[in-house]
Amino acid sequence: MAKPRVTLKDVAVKVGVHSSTVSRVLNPATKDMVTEEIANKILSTVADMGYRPNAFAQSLRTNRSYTVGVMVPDLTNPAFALIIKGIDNLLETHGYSVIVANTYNLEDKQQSTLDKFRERHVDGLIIATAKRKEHLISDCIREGTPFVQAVRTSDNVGVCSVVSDELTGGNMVVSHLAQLGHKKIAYISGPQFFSTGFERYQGFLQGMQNTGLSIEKDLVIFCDAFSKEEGRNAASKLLAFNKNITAIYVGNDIMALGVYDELEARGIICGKDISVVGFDDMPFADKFNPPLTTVHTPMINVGTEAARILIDKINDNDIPPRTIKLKPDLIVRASTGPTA
Amino acid sequence: MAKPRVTLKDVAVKVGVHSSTVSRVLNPATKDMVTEEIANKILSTVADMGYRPNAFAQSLRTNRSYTVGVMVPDLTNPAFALIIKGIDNLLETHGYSVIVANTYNLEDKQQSTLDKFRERHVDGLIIATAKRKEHLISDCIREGTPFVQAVRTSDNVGVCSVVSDELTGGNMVVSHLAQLGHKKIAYISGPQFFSTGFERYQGFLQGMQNTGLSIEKDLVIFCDAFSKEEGRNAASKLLAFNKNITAIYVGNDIMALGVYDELEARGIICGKDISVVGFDDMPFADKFNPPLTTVHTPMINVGTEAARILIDKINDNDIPPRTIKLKPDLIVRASTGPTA
DNA sequence: CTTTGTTATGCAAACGATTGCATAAATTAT
DNA sequence: ATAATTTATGCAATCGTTTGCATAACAAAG
Repeated sequence: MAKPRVTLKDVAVKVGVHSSTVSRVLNPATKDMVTEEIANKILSTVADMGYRPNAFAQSLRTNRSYTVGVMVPDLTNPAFALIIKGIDNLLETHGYSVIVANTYNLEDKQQSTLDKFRERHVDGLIIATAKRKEHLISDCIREGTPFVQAVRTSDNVGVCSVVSDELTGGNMVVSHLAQLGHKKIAYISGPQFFSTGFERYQGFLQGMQNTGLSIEKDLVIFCDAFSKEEGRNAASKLLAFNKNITAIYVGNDIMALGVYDELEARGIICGKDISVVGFDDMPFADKFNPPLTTVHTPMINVGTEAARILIDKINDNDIPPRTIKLKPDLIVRASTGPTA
Repeated sequence: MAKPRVTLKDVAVKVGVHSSTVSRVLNPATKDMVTEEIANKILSTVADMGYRPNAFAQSLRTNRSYTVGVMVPDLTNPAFALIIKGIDNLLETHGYSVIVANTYNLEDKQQSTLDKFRERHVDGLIIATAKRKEHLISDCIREGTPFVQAVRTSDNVGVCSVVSDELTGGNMVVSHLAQLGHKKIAYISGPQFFSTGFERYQGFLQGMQNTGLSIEKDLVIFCDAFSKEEGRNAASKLLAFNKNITAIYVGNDIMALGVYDELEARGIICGKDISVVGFDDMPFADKFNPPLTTVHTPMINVGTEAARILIDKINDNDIPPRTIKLKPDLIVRASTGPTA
């Protein structure tokens, strides 16, 4: 910024008071310490001169930055864009700014991001990148950094998190498929080192048990990443040695798109020959070919709830830990249909 | 952050020197002012004690925040998520952090965001929200705030910007449609107060002229927003009074999705009965039903290039203005086909 | 052996706010 | 009218750096 900035002292001099008086007027907590008449005069010259507090000076003095750091794997993934939006929407009403960083699931990127955030003295962190074993989380606990986990959680106990209720989601999917007559249900799982991958898999198992279906080991494939490529590879393996699968439940929507590709390559009609279900209900999932049956969790709410908790933790890091599991909905679309 | 932080003075005391000496060692520009032996001792205790500079104090003193503000309409829109990613990728290698704000195309949200950015003393701005007449831009020029416009530009002259070459894009689309035998080509335009809406429309006009096709006034509809709803409404109007359109060129992909909806509702087969072309090649456009023919611009490059220029402007705001128009590609998919 | 010149380090004043403490002024009680 | 109390404002230290200037130490030159 180029123009010379107006400081507290500048307005103080103009009004003929001391800068501390101006400071008090501007601070809601102390503004009624000063005579109303003077306060008004100050307020109007503040407006006249276009005074804006210097955030650095404030933060240096108060040790509060009104800044929070958000760590996501990749903000290009619509799910994470949504949670950031939720976070931002809530935090900005409280005067916080958000610094975003992509970590691409890279260990050292995570660490350097944390360092960066610390250097910038963020008041708190929202972490959407955690693995189940995550020393980053232990680090934050040890250092007393206020944080909350979103979307993904670690195995650490006593920490705050906001996630989707993956187990319930899995149950809903399986019971939907069972109702359509499916028995040979394959599962393509996301990585087990992410809580999402793990819990969704547990949800699948639980769903199968609840509906009395038997789980065949060959019909479960574990992937190393939630990517389209991994999804496609898994589908390819699955279809190579098993001819009578009627449904494939996939760990998330992006992987499901990989499954779509493989089905198309093999001339298998999705929703008719084989039903496919995803997870996340990412934007435009209703526009895919065919529209994808999937589990919807309001990601924007994951963001706002996480932000809400974080604010409480910033004000007192020792509040009892809160974990929220948002109830998901099953969105039935054309990618699932009855068995022939 | 909770733990007591290590300051310059702390390490100075431990080493037995003055804090200014430590400061000098840590600053590349001044580090050879101090004896190597002492410097090494300082460096190692800095590491030992885990000293991290206080960004506020630094910024307060140097008046540099190593922070830039990015204004986008909505980071949930994949195009903007991509440019942010590009910006972040480049800036972080230069030690900058990015503060993102959504403005939802709201005038007062834009203004308050600018205020917020100024308060936080961002070193510069990347603005992806500009209208063609944008007093925000005039404001930044007047105040001497380093900034660059991305994706959208304003009519102001002498400012830096990075955009897609919309005109060329339009030409490519029309010539592609003409080649397929289309003559009755309708155009659904985005808002004319955005450079994107305006330039793309000009591209359409130019393309029609270049291919010798005549433009019918009724076949052009102007929308108030780049939204699915507006796209659908426009398509509805278009189809209501005109039975022999064979192709619809739409101002962006999201509006094109609205057109898809309307076609489907009327039982018109997209890509066969009527061809549809979008603009942006948003993620998953290849997964739509049918896959969408559209104009691709590498949005991530828009971000990195804008960031590159911004860094130069931060270092010297009076560099000659640079405007980059990235060449787009036409991506032909199944939503366009030959006329019957 | 003084004088000049380097060089490495320390000193202290910023940067712009906040805030406990002191004090002057105004109010109330005695 | 005087003492006691409240109230409004000013003073000055502080947050953690950076940086121009002063100075001590030492080397080189006369």
